[in-house]
Amino acid sequence: MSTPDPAEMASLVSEWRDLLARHAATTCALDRELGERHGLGMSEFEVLERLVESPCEDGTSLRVQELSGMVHLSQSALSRLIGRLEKAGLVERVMCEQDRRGIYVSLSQAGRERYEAARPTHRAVLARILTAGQPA
Amino acid sequence: MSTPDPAEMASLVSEWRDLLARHAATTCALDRELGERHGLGMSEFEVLERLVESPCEDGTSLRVQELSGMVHLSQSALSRLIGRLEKAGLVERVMCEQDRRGIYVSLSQAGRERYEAARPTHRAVLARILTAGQPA
DNA sequence: TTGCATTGAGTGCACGTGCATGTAATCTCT
DNA sequence: AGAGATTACATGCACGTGCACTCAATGCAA
Repeated sequence: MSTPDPAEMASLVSEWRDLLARHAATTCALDRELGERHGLGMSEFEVLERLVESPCEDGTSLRVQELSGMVHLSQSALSRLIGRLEKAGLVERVMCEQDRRGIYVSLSQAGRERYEAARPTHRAVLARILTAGQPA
Repeated sequence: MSTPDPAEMASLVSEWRDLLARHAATTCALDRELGERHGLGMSEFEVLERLVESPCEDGTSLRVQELSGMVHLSQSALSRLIGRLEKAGLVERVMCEQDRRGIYVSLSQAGRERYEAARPTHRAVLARILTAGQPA
């Protein structure tokens, strides 16, 4: 049932190590370049991107809870991340009228511009790191 | 030269998001299960494993610098991780005679046993998470 | 309506991390 | 041999994270 086959297990382990290596390399490059060139962390960019991609193009706002399901962060980490974005003027927190416990995170104009500016850097890093070493 | 093809870029982005998701899921499960069942973090286990796999089977010791190239941690983080392992009695720091700046990290018997105990948990998580959703 | 469980989001705290720096040992060049 | 550069590892510090908890708002049952 479970996979006691040593060969399978070995390939699984090497797959995992490869995943770790790719993740570390990309995360490191992304954090560095986004950070020093646009003042954004990797997760900050991720959240801005999700907001831009938000279906309601007019408001570009999402519930904190929805964001929480998209980025791989605890709810508390996300709350503080939104706090940082808000302090930087990139998003706004607006109360949700239907459910006054909820908070809409709304992308500001500055937030959109910051995202557009950072996007090429983000894509360039992905292209540079992720395609490295898999020519086939 | 750089890849301005939108379709390629989109697939790269979705590859990256998939990588992020796999990493988060596996890391989270690994940290949780190794932590509560064996008192080890993911990186602690990683270091123990590298020591066990060390070529010199008699001593099973590696230079800090060698370890640094294997695990995806800053040198300072690794230094403190070794400190934690040492405090737990799983490894010992022994001075390197040839180069007295260097430190050998030597696996103790307790460290080996802890690794052997944790290994099945580690492998089980890998098998459970990494194979999820790619049946083909 | 009242009472209680549940949900959404923010917060105190401890901890692991990276960066910059410190210290000691080694190397190099004269 | 002596001076400065470099290397190996440790440490001070700030910061982002997760966990446990808190508070407010909502849903639900009696």
